[in-house]
Amino acid sequence: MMPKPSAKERILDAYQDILIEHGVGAITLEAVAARAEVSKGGLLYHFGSKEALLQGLIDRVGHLGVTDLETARAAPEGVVRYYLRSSVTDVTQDKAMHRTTLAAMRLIGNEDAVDEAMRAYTRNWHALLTEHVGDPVLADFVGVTGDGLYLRAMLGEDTSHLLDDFIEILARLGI
Amino acid sequence: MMPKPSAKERILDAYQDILIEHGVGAITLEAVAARAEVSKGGLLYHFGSKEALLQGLIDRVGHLGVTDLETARAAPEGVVRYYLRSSVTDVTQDKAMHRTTLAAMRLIGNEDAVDEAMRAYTRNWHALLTEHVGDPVLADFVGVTGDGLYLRAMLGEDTSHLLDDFIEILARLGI
DNA sequence: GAAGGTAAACCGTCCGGACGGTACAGTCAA
DNA sequence: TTGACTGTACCGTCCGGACGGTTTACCTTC
Repeated sequence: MMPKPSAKERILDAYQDILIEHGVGAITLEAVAARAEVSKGGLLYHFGSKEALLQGLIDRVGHLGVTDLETARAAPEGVVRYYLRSSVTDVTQDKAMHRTTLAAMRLIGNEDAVDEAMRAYTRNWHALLTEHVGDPVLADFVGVTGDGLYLRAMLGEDTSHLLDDFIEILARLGI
Repeated sequence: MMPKPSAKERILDAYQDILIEHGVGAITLEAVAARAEVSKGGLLYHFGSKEALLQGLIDRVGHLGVTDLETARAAPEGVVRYYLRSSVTDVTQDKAMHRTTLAAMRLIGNEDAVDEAMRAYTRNWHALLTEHVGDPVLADFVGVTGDGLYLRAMLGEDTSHLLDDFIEILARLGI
């Protein structure tokens, strides 16, 4: 049994869930509070404003992003495969970073801070991918492929069936 | 000199512009009307509700999408190159379809109708790409690459410098 | 170990402002 | 005269945020 996460985590989870399932338009303090099973007052105790809630998500992107890169670096399957695998959505996809990224993407264009956080995320991946494929242009290519898979995920598609084929195609390029 | 477009077109343009520059949160009837240099009453004369405005954008995605595919089919540079070129954003990018797509992407996850319109768009491209590269999996690969470029564009990046390199990489795959 | 204190965690209500939409009277070019 | 608007005034609803409680957990001090 997973212990019930702290209220603060639950609130952030709820924020993400609503973003992914219903989009920015559905984000209200009350909706988030209800989903997190906390009162509106309780929510505002942890996050003093809607803006603070957003900042909470950005921070989470930052923290999870760092640990995700560390995991990737040590992944036995290899950095590229790890990258693509974490970019696809399948029916049972509930990896923390994947959901957080998906949620953050729903906010692209609404808040400059989110855009910047996502750009930082892609920059970090680009650096790591460059290390592992040798060439910065190829690294961009792989990076963009992963981004494309994320965009498909945003559209609600299950992209897991493409994973192995894509890896095989990249192998043909010597990656 | 470009003649001033009709009010209805200007309203839709304004809707797109605000979406691209400031995101969904900035979309209000008054903001769109002001940008289109039309009164709020005038806006509601053409689009009876905010929902109708959204539908107007979806219709535009549909119409432009059809003509875009036709143009692609006849493009001397080839379908794949045309596809990738229309996926990148450069400083002077003002192609109608590109801006419309970028605007629509800002609405992904908020309205099912938008998601469906975008999925239809990617499906149509997939069919055309399959015709031209021979293999549906490779077509998916090219399609996803273009989507990735669009995601970068959403983040405000200029992706035009990647175009030639990406085309060269795809050429190595026999595309 | 009971009583008292305190601070963090949380609840429920209320208010003001913003926004979508309505209504309508007037303007003006074709 | 009709269609394409402008401008203003207005209504109802929703939402962010403030605020004043209340409960719980954990000390102290007698």
